[in-house]
Amino acid sequence: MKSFIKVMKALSDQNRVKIVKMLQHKTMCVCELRAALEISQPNASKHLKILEEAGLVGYHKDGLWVNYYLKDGVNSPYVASIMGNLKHWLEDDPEIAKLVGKIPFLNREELCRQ
Amino acid sequence: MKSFIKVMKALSDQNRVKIVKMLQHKTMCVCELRAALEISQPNASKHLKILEEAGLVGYHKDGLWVNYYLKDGVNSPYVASIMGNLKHWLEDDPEIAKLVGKIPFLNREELCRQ
DNA sequence: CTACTATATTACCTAAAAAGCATATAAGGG
DNA sequence: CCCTTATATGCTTTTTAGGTAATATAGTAG
Repeated sequence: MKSFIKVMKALSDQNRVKIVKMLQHKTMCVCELRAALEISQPNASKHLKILEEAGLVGYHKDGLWVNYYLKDGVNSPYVASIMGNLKHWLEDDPEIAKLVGKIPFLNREELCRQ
Repeated sequence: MKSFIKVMKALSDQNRVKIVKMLQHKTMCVCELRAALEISQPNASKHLKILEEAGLVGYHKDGLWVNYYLKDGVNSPYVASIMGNLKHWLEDDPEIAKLVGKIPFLNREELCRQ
């Protein structure tokens, strides 16, 4: 039951749901995510950690950047199912749509001079 | 997004998940649920209200008793999908199995003399 | 009406989660 | 080595959630 509740908790926060919805479009680094969400860098890092511990996201390091991506949930039926559903869920949400619209204009090199 | 998060929050608590799993077997009143979970009556009422507001359960009054049942989620894709999955999820969880095993022995008339 | 009982609500306390700020770590370039 | 930069971690404050006890409500019986 613990792992199920971890997934539910991870998705009980607006910013974390937004992160998931953005990562559906593109692998993104912390500074891109924090810029899009307009939250602080430590705050973004913490949310990503919670998502990671729930098995929803993973990351690859690329020099100084840490690129986060969505996991498919091969090792968790909860993750697999919810992530599958989340591909179409919330597509019409205005806040999500606005964020997703921003993605093409996020420029990592520009954004990350904090 | 709010209704999605409400569903996730409702399922982010052990006792509420247990209530859902018990209601899969039988419509139950508050005193049966609180006895099975070994929690206080107001606590059980509160959890049921959160589940109800998320659209996961409904109730019918029967005299003094209030019988709670699971909703199928016809008005919410999130509820419909998660409730469908929860029919098989957590079936092997030891805590859930123990609770479900108790259900046949819960006697409303006996239990409710608080 | 009164008395009783199952449930709901309220107020309060504690514990957990979220956010902010400062600092540490890790990776790269000089 | 030092300096810079992207990210992570710690610590503190604020907010939110869970629990309990007392009380209120609603339904039933007499």
